[in-house]
Amino acid sequence: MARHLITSAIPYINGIKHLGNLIGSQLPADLYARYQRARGNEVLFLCATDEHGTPAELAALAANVPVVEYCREMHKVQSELADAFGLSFDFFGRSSSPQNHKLTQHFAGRLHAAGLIYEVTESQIYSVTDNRFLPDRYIAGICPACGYERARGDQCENCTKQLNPTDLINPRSAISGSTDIAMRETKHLYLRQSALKEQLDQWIDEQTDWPILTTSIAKKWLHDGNGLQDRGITRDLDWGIPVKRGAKAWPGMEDKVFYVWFDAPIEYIACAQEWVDSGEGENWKRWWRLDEGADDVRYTQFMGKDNVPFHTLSFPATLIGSGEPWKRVDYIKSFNYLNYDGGQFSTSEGRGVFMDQALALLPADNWRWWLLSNCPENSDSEFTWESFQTGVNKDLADVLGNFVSRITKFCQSKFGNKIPDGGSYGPVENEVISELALRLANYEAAMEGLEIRKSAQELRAIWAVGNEYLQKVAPWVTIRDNPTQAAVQVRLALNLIPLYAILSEPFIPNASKMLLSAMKAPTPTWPIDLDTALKALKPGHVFEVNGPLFSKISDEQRDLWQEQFAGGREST
RNA sequence: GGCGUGGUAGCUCAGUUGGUGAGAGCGCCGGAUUCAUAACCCGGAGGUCGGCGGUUCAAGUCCGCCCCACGCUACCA
Repeated sequence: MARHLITSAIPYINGIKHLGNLIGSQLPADLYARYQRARGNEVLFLCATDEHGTPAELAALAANVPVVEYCREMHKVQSELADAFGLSFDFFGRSSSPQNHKLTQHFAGRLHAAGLIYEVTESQIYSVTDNRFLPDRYIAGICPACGYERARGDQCENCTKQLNPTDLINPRSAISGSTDIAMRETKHLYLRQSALKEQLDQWIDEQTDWPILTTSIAKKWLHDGNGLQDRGITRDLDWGIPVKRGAKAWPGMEDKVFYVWFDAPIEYIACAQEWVDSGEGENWKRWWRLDEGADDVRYTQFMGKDNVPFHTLSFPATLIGSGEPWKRVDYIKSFNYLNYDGGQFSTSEGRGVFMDQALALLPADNWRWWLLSNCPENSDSEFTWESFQTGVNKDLADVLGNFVSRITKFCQSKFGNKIPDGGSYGPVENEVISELALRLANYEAAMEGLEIRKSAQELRAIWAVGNEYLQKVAPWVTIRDNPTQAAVQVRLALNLIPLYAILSEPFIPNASKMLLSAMKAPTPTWPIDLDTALKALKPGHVFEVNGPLFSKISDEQRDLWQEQFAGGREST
C-alpha cells in the first residue's frame, strides 16, 4: 500500500475565498486525496489557514475585533466552507497554532546554528500615525512617471512601472492616509538562501517530470540577475510568531515576528502535529521524518503559480538548511488562474463568485465538477455562467443523471424495484465491459499523472458508455419479445450505477453517496476486475427510484446570477 | 524593461520524443429513437494549427524574427 502525503497551499485568513482560490489548490488536492484513498492507499491530506502578516492585522482592525479573535472566527468560517465543499482534509490546522510557533522557532534556531541567518539593519518607512512600519505596497502616492495619484510603493498600477516607496511624490500611508511618515532604522534576519543555491539548483534539475510551469518559475528565481537572493524572514508586526532561536530568546529581536512566508510552509509539518494532538491522528513523524518512517511517503503539493517560488526555493532551503532529515516534496502541481467573465477574480474588489455564495446557489458537486473539468492546468482559464450552465446541464444532468433516471425508471415499470433475474451477459455485454476496462485504464492513468481535465473527460466518457449501451440494445424494444434478454440488459445497466459511484467519488462525492444509497449498495472497492464488479448487484437486490440526481440550470437562473454577480460583492 | 506561459474548428480546450487525409466537448445542421431530467444515440458541416522566414524526404510539433493576450518581477500573501 502506497503512502501519500498531500498538502494544499494554505489559504490566507482575511476573508472567504473565491472559486479561483478554490480551484487553484484545495479542490485539485482533494480530488487527488480522494482518488488515492479510493485506490486503497494510505493518505494524509493536510491544509490550514495562513494567519499572519499585515493584511490579517488590517482586516481585524477593519472588523474592529482583536486579531486573535478575528483569526479564530475566520478559521471557523473557512473550515465550515471547506466541509461544505467536501474538502476531505484529514486536518485543517492554523499557522498560528502553538505547534507551529514551536516548530518555526526550532527551524530558525537550526538555521542560525548552521550559519544561514544573518542580521541586517535597514531603513524602512514608518507611519507615525499608524504606529507601524509599512510594507511597500501600503504606501501610496503620486507616480513619478505618469502622475497617477494612487500609485503604490511597489508598483504603479496605472503605468505598471516598478517603484520604490521613496520614488513616490507626496507619499502617504495607504492605511490611514496620513502623511506623517518617516524613514526609521530597523533590524531584520535574513535567510542565506544564496548559500544553498547549488543544492536547490541540482534538486530542481532532478525534477524532470514536474510541470513546466513549476520548474520554469523556480529556475527563473535561481538564475535571474545575480541568482537566488537572500530573503528577509522577520517583520515588525505584533501578530505572528515571536522571533526566537528554538526556545531561547533572540537578543535584539524581541519585538519582531517571523515573516509569514517563513512560517506558513512550516505549518504543513506543524499541521500534522496538530492532527495528532487533536486526537485524530497518531505518529506524525512517520509522514515527515525520513529517519522515522517517512522514507516511503510520496509527497505531493498543490498550489497556484504565485506560490511556486516559496515552495520550490524558500521552504526547501529551510528544510535543507536545518540539516535534519525532513521529508521534501516529490511532486509540485501548480495551477494558473481562473478568470471571471473576462477579468480576474478579486478578493479585494469582491469580483467573482465566493465559496459561500456558490453554495447558496447550488450543491457543491455542481461547482466541483465544473471547476475540476475546466481547471486552469496549462494556461489561465475562464469562468462564464454560460460555460458553467452547459457543463452542469450536459455532463451531470443529461449524461450521468439522466442515465440513472432512465434505467431505474424503466426497470421499475417493467420489473419492479429490484434487479431483474434471468439470462447472462453475452457478447454485447462483454464488449461494453471491455470498453469500460479500456476507459478505466485511461482514467486511472490521467489521475495518477495528475492530468485533471483529462481525467474529467475520461470519466465523462465512462458515464456516456451507459447511454450508448442502452441506445444500442434498447431494452424497451427487447422486452417485447425477449424479456429474459431485456432482464440481462437492465441488470448490466443497473450495475453500472455503483461502478459510476465509486469512480466518480473524487469529483462528486455527494452525488456518489446518493447513487449508492439509491441502489442500497455498500461502498464498493475500486474495481480491479470489471466483470466481477458489474455483477455485484445480484438478481432480486432491491433499490429505490429517486428524483433527478442533478437539476438543470435554467436560462433564467443563469441570466439572473450573471446579473447578480456583475456588480461585485458587498464588502464586509 | 527582464523573465515566463499561451495564441489549433463559432466557443472552451487536447495534440507524447517532427511521420498515414489535424482531434474532443459544447454550439450548429441532419437522422434515428421514445426508456429517460425535450434527455439519450448516430452522422455531418466547419480549421491555410497567430504572422513571416528557415532546417528536413517530412513541422501544429525543431530554429530565428515579429505580432497579440495573460502572468511574475523577490517588503501583499
